[in-house]
Amino acid sequence: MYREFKHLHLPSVDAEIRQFWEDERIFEKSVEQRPTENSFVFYEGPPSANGKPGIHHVMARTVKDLFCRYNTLKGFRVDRKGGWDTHGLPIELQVEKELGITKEDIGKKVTVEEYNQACRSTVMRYKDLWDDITRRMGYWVDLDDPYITFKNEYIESCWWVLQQLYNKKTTSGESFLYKGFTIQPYSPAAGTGLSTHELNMPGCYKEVTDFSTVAMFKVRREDASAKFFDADDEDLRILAWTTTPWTLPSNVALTVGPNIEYAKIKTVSPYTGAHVSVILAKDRVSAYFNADDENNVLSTFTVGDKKLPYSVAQSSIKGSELVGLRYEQLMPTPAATTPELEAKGFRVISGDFVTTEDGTGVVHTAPYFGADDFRASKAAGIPFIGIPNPKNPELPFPLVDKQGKFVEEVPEFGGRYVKAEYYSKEVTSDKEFKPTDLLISLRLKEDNKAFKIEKYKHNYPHCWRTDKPVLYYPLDSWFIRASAARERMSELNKTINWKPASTGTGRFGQWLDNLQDWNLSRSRYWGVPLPVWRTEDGEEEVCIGSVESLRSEITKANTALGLSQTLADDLHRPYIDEVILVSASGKPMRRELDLIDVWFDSGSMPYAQWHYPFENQEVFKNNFPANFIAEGVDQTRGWFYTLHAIAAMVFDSVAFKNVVSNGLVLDKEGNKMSKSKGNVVDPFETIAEYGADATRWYMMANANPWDNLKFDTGGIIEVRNKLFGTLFNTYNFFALYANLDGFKMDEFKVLPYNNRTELDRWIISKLYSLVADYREAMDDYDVTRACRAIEEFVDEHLSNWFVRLSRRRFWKGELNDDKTAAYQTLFECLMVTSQLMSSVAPFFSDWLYRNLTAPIKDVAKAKNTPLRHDSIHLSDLIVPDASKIDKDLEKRMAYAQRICSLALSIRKKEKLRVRLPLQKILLPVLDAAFIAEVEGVKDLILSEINVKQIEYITDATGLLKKGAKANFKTLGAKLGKDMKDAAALIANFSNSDINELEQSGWLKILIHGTEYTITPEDLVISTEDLPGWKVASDGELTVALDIHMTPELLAEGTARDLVNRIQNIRKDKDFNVTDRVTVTLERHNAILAAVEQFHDYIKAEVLATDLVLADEVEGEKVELDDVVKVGIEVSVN
RNA sequence: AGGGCUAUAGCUCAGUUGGUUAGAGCGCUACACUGAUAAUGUAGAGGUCUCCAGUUCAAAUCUGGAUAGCCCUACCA
Repeated sequence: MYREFKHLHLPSVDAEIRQFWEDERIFEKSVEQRPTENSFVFYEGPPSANGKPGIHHVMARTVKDLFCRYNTLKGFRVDRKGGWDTHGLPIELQVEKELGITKEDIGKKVTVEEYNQACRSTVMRYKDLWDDITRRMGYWVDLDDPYITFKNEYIESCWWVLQQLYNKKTTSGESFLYKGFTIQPYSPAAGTGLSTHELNMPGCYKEVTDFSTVAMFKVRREDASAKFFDADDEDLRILAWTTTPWTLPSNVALTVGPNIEYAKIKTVSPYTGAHVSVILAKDRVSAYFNADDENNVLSTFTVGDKKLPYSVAQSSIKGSELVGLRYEQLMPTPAATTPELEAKGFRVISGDFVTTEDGTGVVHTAPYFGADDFRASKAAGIPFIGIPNPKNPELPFPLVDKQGKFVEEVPEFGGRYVKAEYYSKEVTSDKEFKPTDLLISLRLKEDNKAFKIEKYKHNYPHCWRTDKPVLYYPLDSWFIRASAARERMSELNKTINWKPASTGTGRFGQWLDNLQDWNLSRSRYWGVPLPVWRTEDGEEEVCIGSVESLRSEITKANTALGLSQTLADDLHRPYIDEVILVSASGKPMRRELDLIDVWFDSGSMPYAQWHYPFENQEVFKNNFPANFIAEGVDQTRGWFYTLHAIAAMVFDSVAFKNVVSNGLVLDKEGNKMSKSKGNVVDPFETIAEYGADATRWYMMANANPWDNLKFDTGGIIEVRNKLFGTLFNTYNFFALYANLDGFKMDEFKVLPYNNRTELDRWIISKLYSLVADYREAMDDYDVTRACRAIEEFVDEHLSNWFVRLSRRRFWKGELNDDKTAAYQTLFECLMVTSQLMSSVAPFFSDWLYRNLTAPIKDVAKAKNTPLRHDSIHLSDLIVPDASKIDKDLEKRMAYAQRICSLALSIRKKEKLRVRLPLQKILLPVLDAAFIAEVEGVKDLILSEINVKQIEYITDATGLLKKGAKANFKTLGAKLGKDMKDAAALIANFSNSDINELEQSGWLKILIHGTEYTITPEDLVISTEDLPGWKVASDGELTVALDIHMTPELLAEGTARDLVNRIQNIRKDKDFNVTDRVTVTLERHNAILAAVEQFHDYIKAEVLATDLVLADEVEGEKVELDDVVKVGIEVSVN
């Protein structure tokens, strides 16, 4: 017996199947049964278990899961090792919050040991919740043996990868892992550098008002600059704008755009009235001068005047001409001045980042305090400015210290905080208080070095913890020389199949094209320690690539330095920091205190998850690179990048061949989900309410996964009702009648398709067309297309055409061949559908499969047939079978559907109910094949629309009125401008015009004096009307309905009405479908003819043994139509 | 600020290489149909395809620009 159900409750289906999977180890079996050498490699991007899973995780993991399942069905072995991301700032921040400490307290209030212990116990806090959601959503991933990034083995593999990079050299002999410094966001108030992540925390970028200053840099008169001077004593200045006047003492260069045009303007200094000539970008002149004042006499100016008289002295100086000009240092700090700086610095250099959107088109350049400045001056070979560093003359100490104060050596401003915000409130609330930026500006003004001082509003980053502005400051860092592999990475990227493609070419591709070195250092505590040990002078260093070599280095050091160190069980800080190694020359070496970027952890997972190369070399070989990965699009610069970068640099390979980046899950209105807005969707609740499958299906089918999803439970309900509800009903229908007939699928007695009806062969053809479409879409990682194809098949074709039209076959008569064919056809459709949908809807599909196969499972197992598998997820994906696809048949059926639809619309218009039979429909013949095609599906049409016969109308009858429309595609090319008029002409063609064209094969038309020859292909001809008939048309097909009524037809209609009413009564009274009944009808004039002529028909339809007429009937009166009410009584025998 | 993505009916989305009257589902209205249905059928209402300009005989579709939303990257002085 097939199981029958009252209602569909998807969460119960989930529970039943989940239990079955766990009891029978279905996931494990699905992997193990496939051969290791035929692997489809999937990498799990590790989630962090220190936060609760959200609905967006269901989205991302559905994408991962379904392609893994799909490829399992295709016969691949898809090992799915789970993983946990356990390091990183979010974890540290959470711990700090819970311990009530800040980073500064680490090592003071709590030891590093305690701190890291706290991190370790926090990272897996929500593991149980994660495991639970994983099971509930049906995400198959190996959670028993996941990789965990804090484990020693994992760290060791990371070290190995780092050592590979350390040992790898560029063509110019530079290591891929190096120590340098960069200009990084730094919070003097917190005393710490800030990560990009911290800078991107909400609210970090704030609109602030700073003093902006246009400073005047005095050009030296030399041979090179002579051409810009009109006179020897001319005071020539370059104008440069800054929003950070505190960086002016650190100025070493001015950057101009090589292709920007500059102008030299003769004017006066607004604050002193002194005559000066200034150079600035031509496009910016109007920002500082008013055209009305041009050529006014300079001597008319008095200080305080708003209007600046000026005249243009030179108007098209290319930026490149200015390069090399030397100028006098603006604000000298004698202690920082060196001969080298004097020789090489204080020059105009060139930079392509310069724009003329604001400022003067000249960028004041202070390399220690700006990333662009740093790059530009480095490229120009300009030394840094600062207090001499005896250890490293090339890297003097900045003029601003780590507290954010000018060093004492800076004249006038030494000891002052550079930003007002760094002072305490008491200081700043003093009325006399002036921010340093303002004081500097005033100083410049007084010294005739300022051109304009004003307030300026802009976005500036702030430290999330102290809320004070961030400085850009030179900090030591370890880098991976990613820029050296830029081209190779870009090349490899082109071989990756990105979904959507634009992420690969755009977002990711452009990122690669502008790749900078990867700053690896993090001044944190809980993470993978950088395995580099250095001597104090930095002269010697070693990069450790394995625990074993670390051990032997320790032994070496113990001997050389007389120590007795052992390696702790934990490779984290603080233990690792205590390890002292010995250099080749016998000096002690200490570990560089940095941790590495957590993204390096996760980017190393292809190797580290297997503890490669220390173990599992074979396994790794079979599992690299990945065939498929998937994560949110926000990972583009994160995991996608680090995977790619490491694989490219260390293995000269891609890390993944196909990648799906899914979009965000937003709330119903399109807002980002956030706790503060209270619009977060709880995945547990959603799945408990609607089931995992409906949720998963909705997320995949509603929109492409890479688009953002506006999450609306209404959409899940729609999926549940339309897809799962329909499929459930179809199954239930099958089970109900199969049980009544005692039908069981028999794989050894499958009726040949040739012997089945047109309708059977049609749905089989549709089914195998679906198989082909589905596989094509899935192979292209286009799950949305695949889902929509299934939806259409189930709803449109299977349920609302095949089953609807086949109902009689199932409940009429004995189990004969036709009935068996109907069962087998429906069975096959359900079976294949179950398999196709199993990737996205793993629970329901398995439930359906198991219900369908339960009655024959023992036989199937004994005889080893395709249905022997306990689970759909253990089966082999159905292969496309072109022999089962009959496109002509599909076309015929499409005709039938359209003809029925048109006929029904006429009935509707004429208020002729479908139970009332009509004599005939008339069909104008479209082409030679048309009659044969329609004849093939004639019976279906006649029964569906309850009409006795079809009559074909050809031209010869003269009844047709034809219409013609221009075929714009073919005619447009020929006619060009005359197209519009031609279309109008053709629309007015008469029957005879059209007939002439059809018969002779061509016709001449004249438009604006030009004659064109048109052929039948240039027209779309349709039959528009059959004058005198009730007609409906969809543009191509036309249907006319004969609505003449005869007594016979009326009686038959009434008989069918009676059958319907009696069936309703049966249903109301909850009779079994097989119950035999006695029917008593009230003797009423309206039904006499029907009962007389269709006595047997009625009896057969309603399973009545007796049908009698009586004057009085006990049952209630039933409405037959608006007027007639008849008493009907139905009783079980 | 830069880069990327998106913009089509009240809602969620289709719309192939430019080509006839821009489609579907949901929702709404009315009427049917039902011996599987949480269904279904028919009809109706609902669109300046975000805006502007250009290319073209012809633009939702191609080009340029603008606007809005989102993501990423950001001290562009």
